[in-house]
Amino acid sequence: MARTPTDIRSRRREQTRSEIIAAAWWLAERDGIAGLSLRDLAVEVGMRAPSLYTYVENKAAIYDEMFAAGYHELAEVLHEVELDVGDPISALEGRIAAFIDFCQASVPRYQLMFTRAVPEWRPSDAAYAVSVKTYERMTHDLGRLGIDAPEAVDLVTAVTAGLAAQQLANDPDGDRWRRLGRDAAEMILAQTRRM
Amino acid sequence: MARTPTDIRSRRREQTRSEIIAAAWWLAERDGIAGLSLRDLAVEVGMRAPSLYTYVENKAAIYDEMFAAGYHELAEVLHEVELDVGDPISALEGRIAAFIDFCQASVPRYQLMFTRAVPEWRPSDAAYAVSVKTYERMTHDLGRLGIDAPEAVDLVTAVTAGLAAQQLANDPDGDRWRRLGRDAAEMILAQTRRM
DNA sequence: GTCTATATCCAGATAGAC
DNA sequence: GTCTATCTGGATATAGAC
Repeated sequence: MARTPTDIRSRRREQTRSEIIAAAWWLAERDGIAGLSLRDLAVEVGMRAPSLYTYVENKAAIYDEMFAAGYHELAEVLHEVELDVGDPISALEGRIAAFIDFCQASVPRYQLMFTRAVPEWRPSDAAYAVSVKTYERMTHDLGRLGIDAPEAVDLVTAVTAGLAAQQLANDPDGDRWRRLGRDAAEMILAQTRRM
Repeated sequence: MARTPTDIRSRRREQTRSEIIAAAWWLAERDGIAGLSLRDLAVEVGMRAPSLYTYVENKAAIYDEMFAAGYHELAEVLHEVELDVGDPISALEGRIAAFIDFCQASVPRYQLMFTRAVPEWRPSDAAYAVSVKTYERMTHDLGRLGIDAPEAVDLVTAVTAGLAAQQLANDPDGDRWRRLGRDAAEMILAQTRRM
């Protein structure tokens, strides 16, 4: 692992790139995900807008990176939740709660990942692939809880997405819908047995 | 009811205003709800942008009118669904299906009413009041189906919103989630009895 | 009522000097 | 690598002539 000058330079580049993405998250928090501006972003990291183009291809590439990072984080969060197959209700409840927590932790991240809040942007194929991978992990875990039928999985995603959406839209800092996670888990599993 | 010249003039004004709103829906369908442009809108009704200001206060007022109209339409749609108290499962299923149909019928309308797809706009108090009225009617109907507890109502809104969101995001022209409406109704009512 | 012209502001992206 | 200057294109809204 020789430290050639090229290595060092590319490490610096990577680090600056990370700073840019971090600043983008901060600005998205301040101005909304759709309000992200390259001018502001540049200033935030001590540059002018044109200099950003040394580090990122264009604005869409920034959104792509944020989107993929979001799904990596989600996969990690869900991975950390205990998955006790002997108590599927609690297991499902825990995952629903973790998902809602994840959404509440960053509204712009939620908007970027799950809504079409950025009018002219859609994830690239590469970024989209990351999201698919995360969904595959999720369905795998649901299978271990006895939720196998595609319809049952769709029901889980719908209920979870709905709880999160209502929570963020109507009670962003509270837990009015998050509290219903246990009921939701109970009823989904009961219905799964009937399907 | 005398037909004074003022009456006629204000009728014409109202009609032009309606034409503008209708054109706005059409353009929203074409360019997305957030992509609505006053220039294009004016051309669509045979004017230039400045002339619109004779009919509407500003762009936000157009969104307000569309938003309120959306909730009026939703109230109407739900009102037309049969509400057979003797068969609450079918009654709830019907309302869920009607809601999803309503959302699928116009994506921009859905985005305007239920998502924050228009970055710099929020409904005025007057427009918001219309939505509240519609929700009150909905909860009243749910009460007649035996869904009384606030938590149960929240569960219904979450599940319904979730089904619609997944349907529009992942299968906009199909019925992959709409199909689950009966299961959803069943499980909600079963859970309601347990709550 | 409708227009042209314009004010004001913003955006993403590129050319080319240093 | 970073900058200034600029291109290109958009937006909402207003002033004031007709």
